[in-house]
Amino acid sequence: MKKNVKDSKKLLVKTAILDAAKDIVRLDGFKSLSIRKIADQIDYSVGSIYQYYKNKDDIVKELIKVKYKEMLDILKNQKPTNHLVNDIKNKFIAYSTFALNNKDYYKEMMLSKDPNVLSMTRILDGDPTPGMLMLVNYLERLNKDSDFSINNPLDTAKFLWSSVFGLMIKMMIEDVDDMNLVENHIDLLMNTLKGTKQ
Amino acid sequence: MKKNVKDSKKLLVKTAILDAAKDIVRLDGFKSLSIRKIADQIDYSVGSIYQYYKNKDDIVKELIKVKYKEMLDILKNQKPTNHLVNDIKNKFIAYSTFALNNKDYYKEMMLSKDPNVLSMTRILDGDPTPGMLMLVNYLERLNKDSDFSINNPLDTAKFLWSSVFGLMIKMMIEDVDDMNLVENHIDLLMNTLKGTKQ
Amino acid sequence: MKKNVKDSKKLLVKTAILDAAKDIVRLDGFKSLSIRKIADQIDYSVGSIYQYYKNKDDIVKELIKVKYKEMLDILKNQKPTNHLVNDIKNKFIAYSTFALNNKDYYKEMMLSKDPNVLSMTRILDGDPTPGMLMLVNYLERLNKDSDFSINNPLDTAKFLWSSVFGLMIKMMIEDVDDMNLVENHIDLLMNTLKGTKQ
Amino acid sequence: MKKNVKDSKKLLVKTAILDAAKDIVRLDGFKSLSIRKIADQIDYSVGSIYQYYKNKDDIVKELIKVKYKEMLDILKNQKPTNHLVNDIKNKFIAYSTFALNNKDYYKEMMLSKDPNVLSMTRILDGDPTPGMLMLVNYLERLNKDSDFSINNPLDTAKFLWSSVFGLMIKMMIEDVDDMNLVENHIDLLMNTLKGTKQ
DNA sequence: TATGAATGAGTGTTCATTCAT
DNA sequence: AATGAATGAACACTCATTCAT
Repeated sequence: MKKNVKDSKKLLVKTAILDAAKDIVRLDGFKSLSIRKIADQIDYSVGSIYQYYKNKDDIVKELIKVKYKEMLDILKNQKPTNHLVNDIKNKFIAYSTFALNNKDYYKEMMLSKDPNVLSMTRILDGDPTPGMLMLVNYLERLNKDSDFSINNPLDTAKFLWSSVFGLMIKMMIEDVDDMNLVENHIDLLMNTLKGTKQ
Repeated sequence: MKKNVKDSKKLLVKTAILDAAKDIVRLDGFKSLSIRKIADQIDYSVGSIYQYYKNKDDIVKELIKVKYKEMLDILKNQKPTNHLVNDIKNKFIAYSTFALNNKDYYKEMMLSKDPNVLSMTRILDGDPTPGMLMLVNYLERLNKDSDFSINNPLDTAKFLWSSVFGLMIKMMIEDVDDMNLVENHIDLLMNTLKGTKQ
Repeated sequence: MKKNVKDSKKLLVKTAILDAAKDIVRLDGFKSLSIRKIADQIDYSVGSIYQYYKNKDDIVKELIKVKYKEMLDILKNQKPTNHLVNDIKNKFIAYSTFALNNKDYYKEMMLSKDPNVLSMTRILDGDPTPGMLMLVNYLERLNKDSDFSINNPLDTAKFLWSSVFGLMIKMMIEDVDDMNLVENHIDLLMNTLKGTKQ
Repeated sequence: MKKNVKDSKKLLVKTAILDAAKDIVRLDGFKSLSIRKIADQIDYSVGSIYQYYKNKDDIVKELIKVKYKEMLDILKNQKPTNHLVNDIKNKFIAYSTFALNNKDYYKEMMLSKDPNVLSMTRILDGDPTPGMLMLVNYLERLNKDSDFSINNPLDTAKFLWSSVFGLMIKMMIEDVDDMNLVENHIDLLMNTLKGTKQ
């Protein structure tokens, strides 16, 4: 079908735009991303970019979406051990590692107030996002299977995520890369869970 | 004295500039703050602003400094009870309340990578700031006086601050204002301290 | 071809920009040249100028380059007689005439410390420029064919060029236009060459 | 007399202003000289400067005048030998050395089109300046006392000065400091004088 | 579909000069 | 005599977006 050909061509260009944008962000950060630079990079005109994306913001959002999916995949594909607490720790470690390897994106993503972005990154408000659900699920299983007792898994998940998020951002702001900080933080968090039992 | 008159007039204008800046920030956020807008607001010429502040950055930093001092004062003036844990909780509650009442400033301040700002807001790196020291001091007293046992007060302080910071930012990003979230978060954090004892 | 049409339109605008710049320079000198003035003159927006030239410096350099080429052409196309000394004199006269007809440019060009400009206008330092080589070549031929004897043609060329350059600048500064001065200067210079023979 | 006291105080401040200006020029060049910087340096207000000098230009001119006098003194105080040609050479060497030690001033002075400045630095036009007269005088004596024959001492002086001037400026523009260039240039010039004899 | 010229509104900053006090 | 606040006119440069072709 002709339509498919067209569609796939369109997809090709959109991908090229996104790739160029990624490059620019990787090299110079989000603040330096501009439509002109993207156009230059893929040898297209400025105007053409607007044929594929409504505006700059759309590109940024798409960029974030892609990164977010990468992150989610990493969390999902974490191999489970037969020790739930370790599994949770591992997830947080993997999450933190990814965040620290993608500082610009992480900051842009997690600090964005755009509704579309928030629909992915929300922690405290609205329906739980996939990332939240994953953790809630773990906490519920923890409740059943072990000597932990978590009164409100959703609230606890909010607590855990926002706490780890805080560490990530602070590490980025202060240009600190020490994974020991991460491990210590997560260990202390895990203690919290124990403590909630009666 | 003439000098005093002049000085106080100068202070007046500096305050007017700062107030205008505050207004703009309140209405449109830090990103929209510009020298021109400040000048327009107080019916001054652009050049005049530079008679009072070296450059835009100076204004921004002053804005932040003032807010930071306000915050520190609130923390300091918190009346102690005879219950250390409650005192710590109260400090965190006061801190959070202030943060949520000054969202733009809090974000700008805590997310700034400017060395001058970081010298006030640092948590993880370098010499402990006054805010950090205050908490460390509490944790050390907690260690002695009660049935808590905190192996490394400085590390624990880092953990606590970055965790609360994370909640604050997340609440701001998601436009959530529920103080229950804050209380719950802090309660869970306090559990951590207990748990570290053996 | 469409492309040619576009290209020629682009060239047209670039030329218009350059022409406007030339006008401004002619009327008020290089110091008063500004992007705004250029834009106003051709009824374009400031931003548009930047579509054609990367920055102000690029425009200035282009202006200079063009003039420099004109000058070089004049030197090259000077018809040789069968008298070498006269040929050299003629070149210097032609050079001086051009300089005096393009005072602003000559000054801007010859007094610029910009590396790009210096690569054209250098006399004393680095690899000899085309203008220098031309003169050196003449001096070498003079050495062979006549009763002149020039020990070091390159050094002599430096001497001659910088001397004529000095006269040009002085004439411009003092608003003097008398070609007799030029002729006298060049005549005296030519005596130097004779004198170097033993 | 009261008046004298006042006058001498006024002179004191004027000198202080000039000294500050000199400092700034020495450190950052003429382009960076500003009224504000001068005022700051002598702990005066901006407005006060205008009580002593009509405007910035006046200060610049005064600065140049002072330097010019220094230069003239150096030329005057050059000890004569019993060899006129050597004396002239020595003067040019001294002049060049001074110029190269005061590049900023030399350029500013010699490239200024201000009538007041030109009254000191003129070479080609109008009544001969002291510097010109000095050289003319030498050339006339050379004419009498030796085997040189200079048809028109004034024209020859113009030729010599403008030629040396050209070398100076070129050396400054190209950041060349080699005194051999200067000596060679002057030697070649001296040959000119010989050659003018018949 | 693709172009890219053009815009318009903006940014921070500088500086000589004036003038009321 | 001295102040210094205030001005006004500049300056180069950026960038997302639009739209006629």
